[in-house]
Amino acid sequence: MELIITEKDNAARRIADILSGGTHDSSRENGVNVYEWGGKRCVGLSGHVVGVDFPSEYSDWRDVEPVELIDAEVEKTATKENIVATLRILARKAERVTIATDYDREGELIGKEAYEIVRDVNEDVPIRRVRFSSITENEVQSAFDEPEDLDFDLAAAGEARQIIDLVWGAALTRFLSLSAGQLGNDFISVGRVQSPTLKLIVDREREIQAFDPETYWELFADLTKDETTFEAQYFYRDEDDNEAERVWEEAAATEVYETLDDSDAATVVDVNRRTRTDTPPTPFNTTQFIRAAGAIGYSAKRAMSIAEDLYTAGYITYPRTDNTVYSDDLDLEELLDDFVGHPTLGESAESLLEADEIVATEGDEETTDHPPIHPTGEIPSRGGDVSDDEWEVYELVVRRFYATVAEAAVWEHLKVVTEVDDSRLKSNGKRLVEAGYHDVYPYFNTSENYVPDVDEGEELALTDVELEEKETQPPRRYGQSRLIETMEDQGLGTKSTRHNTLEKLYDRGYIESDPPRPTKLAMAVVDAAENYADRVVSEEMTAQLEADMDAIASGEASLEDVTDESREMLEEIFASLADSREEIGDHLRKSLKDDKRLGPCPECGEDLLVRRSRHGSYFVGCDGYPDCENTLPLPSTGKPLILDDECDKHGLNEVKMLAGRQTFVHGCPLCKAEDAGEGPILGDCPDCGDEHGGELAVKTLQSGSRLVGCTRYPDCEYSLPLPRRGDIEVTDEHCEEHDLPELVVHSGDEPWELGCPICNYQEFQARESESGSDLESIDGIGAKTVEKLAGAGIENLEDLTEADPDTVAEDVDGVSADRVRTWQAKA
DNA sequence: GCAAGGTC
Repeated sequence: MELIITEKDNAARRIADILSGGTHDSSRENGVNVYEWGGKRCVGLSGHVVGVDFPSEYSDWRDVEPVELIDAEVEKTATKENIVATLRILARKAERVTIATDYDREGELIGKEAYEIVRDVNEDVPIRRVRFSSITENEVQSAFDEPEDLDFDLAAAGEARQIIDLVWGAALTRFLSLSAGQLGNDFISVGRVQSPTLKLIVDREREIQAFDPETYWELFADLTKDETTFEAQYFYRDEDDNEAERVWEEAAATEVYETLDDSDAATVVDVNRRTRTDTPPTPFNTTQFIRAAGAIGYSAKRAMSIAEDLYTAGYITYPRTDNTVYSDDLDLEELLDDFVGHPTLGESAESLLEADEIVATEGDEETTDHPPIHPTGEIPSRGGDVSDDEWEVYELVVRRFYATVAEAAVWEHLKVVTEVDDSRLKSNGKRLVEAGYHDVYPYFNTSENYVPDVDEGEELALTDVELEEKETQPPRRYGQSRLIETMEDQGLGTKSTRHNTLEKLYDRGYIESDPPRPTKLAMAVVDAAENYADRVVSEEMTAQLEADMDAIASGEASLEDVTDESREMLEEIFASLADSREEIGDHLRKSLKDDKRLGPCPECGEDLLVRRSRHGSYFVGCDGYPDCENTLPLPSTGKPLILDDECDKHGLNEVKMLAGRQTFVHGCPLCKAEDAGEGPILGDCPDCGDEHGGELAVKTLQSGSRLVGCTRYPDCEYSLPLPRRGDIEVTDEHCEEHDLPELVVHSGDEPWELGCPICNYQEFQARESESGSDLESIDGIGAKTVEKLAGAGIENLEDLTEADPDTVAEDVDGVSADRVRTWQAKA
């Protein structure tokens, strides 16, 4: 029996398809798919099935000095036990083993991990390695016709990286966490990839903070020819003889303004016309895909998660790739043919097929890992197989493929320079004369700017001269996709990990919002690293590691050479850290507090801080606790973000509640608390009004939620629900049946007529019992849970499947992220 | 409870 091992199940199935001509059987053992035909079995791993870690005696952070980790042994242990077990069973019976993991460095290491598992149970079986960069009939067949050997040096290069990353990451993470006393879930992490990435964000923030705006002036005017008016901008030649538009002295700007304003005509002194070829974009690698998806509103995380789903379902190729050159095996025409006749994607494909010859663009990176991301030709049905979001991303991938085989576009640029005395104005026109690839790829801006045909010497009417005072702007924060591109440029992370690294920075409390902003903690961590362990926040560490890995792969250095040297460098860092533990810890602790500070406590003058209760909900508490017990409530939906805006009345920072699509600005918690409490009386309580004189009032609870309740609470628990947000207006109209005033909720643009609160509640109950929530169709979700999920903005199955399990777990008491994942799987 | 790299 021959055993073939691939990196993932998907690859195993497709290779089995190709080698068996589609005749293979499949079975499931230990939760692992095994494909079998004519004396062969093929099984897929799930990436790495073993990982590196320290022996268990190092696992207690308080009992081990971080520096001890540097020379600690590093062990390999199974991380996917079921897969390892299955592999052992299959390997015992194998007469030959073929390793067919991905064709890149990490694939070689994963292959070696499989090799060692096989060898452990079968000493003599021949083990060979096949390499192919796309799973096509041609490539796979020829790879299996000419098998090679595993490259142990290349695998060792990967192992060196694993060891260095673990030792540096763990030792420094523990050092910072211990020095600041952050030992629970809120440890302070450091790593070869995350820390330089964080430094990018922090450095930009420092530039923004240090930025000193400068005032300048720009001048504009309207020109008219034959009743067509177009805009012109004043420019001059600076000392380097470059064209400049910004005037830095007000007097100079005013002088030009007066010259222009006094004149009612300008003379054309130069007309420059040129055509520019706008070449189609290159095939998608992961980074460029994330960037394009970002431009249509998808976060890096969401874009990758959708791409993974589309890949697993067979609609697009593997989404984690560095390659920007299609394989020779890809038949472009055949792939276009698959879309002919499709209601929305067909027309473009048909027009592309009319070309005499179909040639694709190529990017700079031609790698062996996987093909560029492109559609497979299997087309999902919108709304059936895929959601609207998934369809939008799928269409992007299809249209990007179209663009790569489309014609270039042609622009015509027309620059007209006019003159008034010595002052010059310019007008830049552009027109798309050949739309080319833009016809099939409508994601780029193709707006035109019309400037009419004019001749040199012609006089044009000059009107509406404007002098605009402006300020230079600080550099812009990195957006997520720009960060991922910069990481790629600097060699930080890989195609598979860059977007995860950003998520990690969010989870660790280092960045907030989008575009990401660093927290005070992040600034302090980068500060500390710059002062004592500069290497770990510099992209140099990765560059050096890459060079060392190349040396190992080529046999010029050994794994021990490289890891020993790295350990020595870390020893030196720890020697310099030893004396500064206190100082670093103080700075980190202070920054952690700064991230939570709202402003002075009105009762004692200490700081009011955002805190988390034992149940996980957020509230505002005083740093003077237990001497000062002042607290303020925060809404129960979302995670609080402290804004820069301060409330005029109390000098406290305003708070925004981050909850995905439900995100809203809560404002100053003290103002909110003052407005809260018992609102207007609406009328008699239907339960106890006659007997005890209870009345109904609008109430706001500590949690921030609101209701109509009885003034005799807790003796009378009668209550009716109210929406969480919006101002509630009590009108003069009364409900005839219940004799209560009609209510109107003002939130967003449209006021919402809620009506009599009793009628409203009855209607709500009627609706609920009629439809029920489709969430209840899932085992394990009852009416109580439906109610709790609704509080987090999850009202139906669609919301649930799209929700981020970790966020839900944070927002909903008593619900873990794993439980949410189980529901999602069922949904 | 550490990292980064695979994959789901």
